[in-house]
Amino acid sequence: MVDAARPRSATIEDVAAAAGVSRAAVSKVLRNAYGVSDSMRNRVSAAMTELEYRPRVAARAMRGRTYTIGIEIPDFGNQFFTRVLAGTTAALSDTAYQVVIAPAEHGLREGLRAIEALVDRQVDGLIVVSPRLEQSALERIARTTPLVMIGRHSPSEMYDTVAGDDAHGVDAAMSHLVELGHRQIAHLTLHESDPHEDGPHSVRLARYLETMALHGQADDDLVWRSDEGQESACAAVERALQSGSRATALFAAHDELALGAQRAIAELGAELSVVGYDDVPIASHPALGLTTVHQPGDLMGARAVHLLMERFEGRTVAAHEVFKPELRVRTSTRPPSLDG
Amino acid sequence: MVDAARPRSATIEDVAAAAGVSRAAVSKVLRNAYGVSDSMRNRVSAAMTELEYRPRVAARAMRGRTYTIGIEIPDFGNQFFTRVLAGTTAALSDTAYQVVIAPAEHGLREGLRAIEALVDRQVDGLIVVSPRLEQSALERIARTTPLVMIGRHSPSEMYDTVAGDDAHGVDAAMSHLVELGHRQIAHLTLHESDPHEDGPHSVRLARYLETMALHGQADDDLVWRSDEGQESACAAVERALQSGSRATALFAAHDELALGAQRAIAELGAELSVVGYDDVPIASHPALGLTTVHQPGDLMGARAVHLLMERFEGRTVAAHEVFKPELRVRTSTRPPSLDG
DNA sequence: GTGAAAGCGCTAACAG
DNA sequence: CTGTTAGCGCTTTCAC
Repeated sequence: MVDAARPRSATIEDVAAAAGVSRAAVSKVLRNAYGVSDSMRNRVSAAMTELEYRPRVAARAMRGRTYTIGIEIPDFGNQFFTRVLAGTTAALSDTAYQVVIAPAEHGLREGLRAIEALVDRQVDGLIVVSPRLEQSALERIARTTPLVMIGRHSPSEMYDTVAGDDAHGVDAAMSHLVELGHRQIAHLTLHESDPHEDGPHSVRLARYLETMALHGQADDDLVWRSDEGQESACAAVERALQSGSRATALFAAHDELALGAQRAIAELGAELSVVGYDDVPIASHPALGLTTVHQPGDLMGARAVHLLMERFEGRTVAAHEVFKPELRVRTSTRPPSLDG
Repeated sequence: MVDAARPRSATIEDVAAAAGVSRAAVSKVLRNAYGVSDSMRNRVSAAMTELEYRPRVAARAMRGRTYTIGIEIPDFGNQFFTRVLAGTTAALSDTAYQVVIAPAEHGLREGLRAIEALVDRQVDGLIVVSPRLEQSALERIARTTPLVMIGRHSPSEMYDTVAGDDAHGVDAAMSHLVELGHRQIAHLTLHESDPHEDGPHSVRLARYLETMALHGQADDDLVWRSDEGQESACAAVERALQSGSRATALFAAHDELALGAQRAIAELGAELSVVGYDDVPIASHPALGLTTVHQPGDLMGARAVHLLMERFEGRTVAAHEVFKPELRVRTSTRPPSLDG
C-alpha cells in the first residue's frame, strides 16, 4: 500500500444512496424530525450503521447548531476549576451536547484568545472561568454567543453569572481564626487583586480588609502578594516569614496558595495556622489537613450548563446565581502558640 | 431594546465589499497566499480590523484544515495528564493551531466517545491519553485523522506513540526499596491491569512481578487492586493493612494511588514506605514527601504535537518515542522498621 | 494581480 | 410522507 491517502468517510449523500432515499430524508431521521415513516427510518438507520456514518459538525454548523458547549479554563493545576469542569460534563452526559475545553494558561490575553477560539468554532454556548477578563469584551462576545461567567460578582445584563458567596466564606474563615484566638491574621492573595474590583479574589481581599479594620488590625504588612501557583506562594510566604512577620495565622485566597504557604511553613519549621479557599480534593489529605472554605464547584458547573440550556430555550433576561460556601475545619488551624 | 436577536458577525463577503475587492482576494490575504499586491493587502487588512472579522472555522473545515488539535483526557484529577496537556499547549502557543480538549471521565466508553466527538469536529490531529482503548478502534480512527497515543507501549503501524520507559522506571523504584532493605514489597494497581497487556499500568505490573520473582518473593497477596482515584486507593490499602499484610513497602502504579495509600497509612498510623509513579507537582510537598518516578509529561506532550506536525507535513511511517523516567527520592521511603 | 464560479456536507423551506 | 432545491462561509482552480 503506497502512500495511503486518508479515506474520506461517508456523507449524508452516501447514506441516502445506500438506503435509496433522498438526502432530506436522511437528514430528517438524523434530527428526529416530523414526518418519516417507520420503514424509511429503519432503512436509513441500517444504512447509517452499515456505513459507519457520522454527521460532520462543520457542515451542520453552517446551518445551525454545533451541539457543543465551550468552556475556558485558566489553570488545570487548580483543582477547583477541574471540579467545575466535572460538574459541566456530568450535567451534559446524557444530552446531545459535547463539552470542549480551551486551555488558557498564562493570563488574561490567553483567556480571551481561548474564548475567541471557541467562538470561531461556533460553540452553542460558552462557560468562562477566568475572572479578570474585561467586562466589555465579555459583553461583546455574549451578543453573539450565550455566555455564563463563573466566579465574578458584578452582574451583567448581557450574560449570566454563577458565583460563590465570597463575603460569607471570608466571614466563616475569619471568625474561625478569631475564635481560635488569632488577631494578627495575614492574607495571601494575587498581585492583581484589588478591593475595588469584582473578581473572587478581589472580593475576598475587600472583605478581609473590612474584617481586620473592624478588629482594629488593618495593616498593609499583613497583605502578602504572590503570583498564581504553589511555588510563587511558597516564596512569598517565605519572604514574609523571614522578614519577621508577627502574623500567627494566614488566610489564603485559594487552596493552591494555601498549599504553597504550607510548603514554606514546613520548610522553615514555622508556626502559622493556615486557612484556604475552595476545598480542593487534596486539602483533606491527613498529612495536609488544610482547613478551608468549601465551594461546590461541581454544582456551580452544572448550574452553568442549565443556564445555557435555558438560553437555548429562549430566555433573554440575565440570571445570577449565588452558592453558599461552607467552612471545613481540619488540622492546619490551631490556637496561636503562647510563646508569641 | 426588545428581544435583541443575536447579531451575525461579519463574513468574508462583508470584508470584500468594505475593501472593494472580491471574496477570493480576501481569502488570499487571509491565508498569505501567493499573488496579492501590497496595496490590496493593506486595504483588506484594514477592512478586517474595522469589521472585527473572524473567519468561521466551520466554513474552512468544509474545504480544508480546521487548525485544531484535539486531545482526549481521561481524568483531570490526575495531574500527570494535565502536565502532558501543558506541554501540548506550550508547543502550540506560537502556531496557528488551537488545542481543544475533550474530557472522558468514567472509563473506556467515554474515551472513545470523546475521540469521536473530536473527529466529528474535524480536528486536524488527535492526541489520545486513555491507554486502554481498543487498538482496532484507534487504528480505524487513525485512518482518517493523524493520531498519537501517549503511554501505550505496543507500537502500531497506523499511529505514532509516545511512552515512558516503564520497565526502567519500575526497576529504579524497586531497586531503591530493595536497597533500603525491603523484601515484602506490595504493588497497588488498578483492577484492570493485566501483565499481558500494553498499557502503562499493565507493563508496570508485569515488571513488578518479574522483579519479585527474581527475589523469590512473588506472591498474589502483595498485588493490591483499586479503582481510579485516591478514595478507592485509600480503601484498598486500608483493607490490605487491616487484614494483616506483612508488606513493609508499597509501590503504587501512579501517584494518585500513592497519595490515596498515604491517606490510609496516616489514618491507621501504619509503617509503610511508599513509592509512586509520575511525580505530580503535589508529590514534592514537604508534608507528603512522596518518593516517586518522575516522568517528563510536558516533554511528552510537546513531542506528541511535533509528531502530529510531521504527519501534516507528509510523514507516513509510524514513529515511536520513548522517554526515560527518573527516580525522585523523598521522605516517604525509609528502611523497614526493625520491630517487623 | 485579480475575480468568477464551483462545491464542501448539511438543513430547512417548499412542492409534490 | 417524500424529494427538490437553495444556500450557509469559505477555499481553490481557472480565466481574465
